[in-house]
Amino acid sequence: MSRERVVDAALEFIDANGLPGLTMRRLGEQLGVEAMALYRYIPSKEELLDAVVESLVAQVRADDVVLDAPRDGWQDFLQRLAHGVRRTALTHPKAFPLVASRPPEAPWLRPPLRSLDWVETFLAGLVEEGFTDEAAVEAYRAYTSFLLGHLLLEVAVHGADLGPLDVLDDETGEPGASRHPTVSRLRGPLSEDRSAVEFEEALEALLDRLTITRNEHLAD
Amino acid sequence: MSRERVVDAALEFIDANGLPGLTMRRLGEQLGVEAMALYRYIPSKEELLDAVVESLVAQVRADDVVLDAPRDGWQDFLQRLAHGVRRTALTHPKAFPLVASRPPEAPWLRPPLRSLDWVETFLAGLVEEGFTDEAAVEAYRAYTSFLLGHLLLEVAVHGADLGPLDVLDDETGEPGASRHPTVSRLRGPLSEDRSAVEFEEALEALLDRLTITRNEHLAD
DNA sequence: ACCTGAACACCGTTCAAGT
DNA sequence: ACCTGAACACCGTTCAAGT
Repeated sequence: MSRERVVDAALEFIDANGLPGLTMRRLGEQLGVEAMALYRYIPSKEELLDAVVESLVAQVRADDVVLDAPRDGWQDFLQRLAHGVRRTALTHPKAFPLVASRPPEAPWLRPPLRSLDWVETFLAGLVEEGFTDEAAVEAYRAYTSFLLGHLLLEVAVHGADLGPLDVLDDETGEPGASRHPTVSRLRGPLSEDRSAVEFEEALEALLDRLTITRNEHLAD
Repeated sequence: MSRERVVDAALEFIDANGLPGLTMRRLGEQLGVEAMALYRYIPSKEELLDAVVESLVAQVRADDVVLDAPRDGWQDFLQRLAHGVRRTALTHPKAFPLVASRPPEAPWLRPPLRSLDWVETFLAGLVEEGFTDEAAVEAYRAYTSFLLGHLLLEVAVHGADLGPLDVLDDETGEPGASRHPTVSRLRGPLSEDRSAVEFEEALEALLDRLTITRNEHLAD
């Protein structure tokens, strides 16, 4: 038994049973131990959830595609990072929303992301690639809100935080053509999952925007 | 006592004490009644939270600036809608994340937002303004992920879901210049709150993108 | 050193009983 | 018709006691 084993088990448990299902007592059971034993390794459930988020961040860094620093330019760097985060989000759809909902490590940071390591990698990479300080900060903000928005929605599609086996009520899902005629008529296209393509397109559009602001800042 | 009074009290309670603090027993207390009495008006806590989300959506619609249908073109329509949602999000920063975390009303919808009424208003408005079905659906996706990403981060800045009075630990907030030199150096610009300007800029950029895809779809 | 049993203060929710 | 008391099955967490 170890802290790492507890955190890993927690992530597995969330993947399998959803966030609301996670309980110290049930987690203990899965590890063949009483709940009270877990407190040897983590001080509280809150800190356990923080540790799960850390473990997700570490997983992004361990991704082959992600680089610690730019190699083929900042656009390539940000592309790899975005795809790395996306891959982790899709691997752990039920745990990923934690990244957005845990209280931040550095409250003065706008926006206050959890992982300072991640922010450091991001900013240092861009500055290294010739971004001014202001352009790097602006890029950080645009990039994080883009990633968060896309991935939270995409992850919700993959059955995010419905509980364990919430029977999906197909009746309620039926539009009721009278109240929502347009939704009803567009049901075909609306139920298509185009998230991969849209992610690419939006990322491309964002990088274009960043190129412009980068050059504006350099010109000053 | 009435369902409406219970839902309103729940929203007030979340605004004041944070989402984790909301308890049937404490909510009852605030209403001068035992927790069990609430079950006359709502079937469960889960449905109470759904009702809170509905109430937030209703608040957006009641906003003076928001229109039920386009009047001065679709760009004006989407601008008003975005600002209406933002205003509600900033008025209820601790409750707003519920909008993104409740299980969806229509699971087949990609992405599966909670309020079908909202989706209907959005799509019907754009189609009325000459969007093809496909362009309207694409716009729906780009627009929702933009709004969600921006507002969740902005709302997190305004002290979203820290519990009631989590003493903010300024020490932990200190960068520790050694581990995060860039974050530390950029602390000034990073702690400035520029969310309002950035919201405008990103919204503008999105509307430009939508104009392009709209015209592409019309040309087909 | 590591785990457990019992206990405490809380949850959401049900239901018979009170007014 | 509306609320309450008591109860049930759960929580997170502490701590003395066991091995």
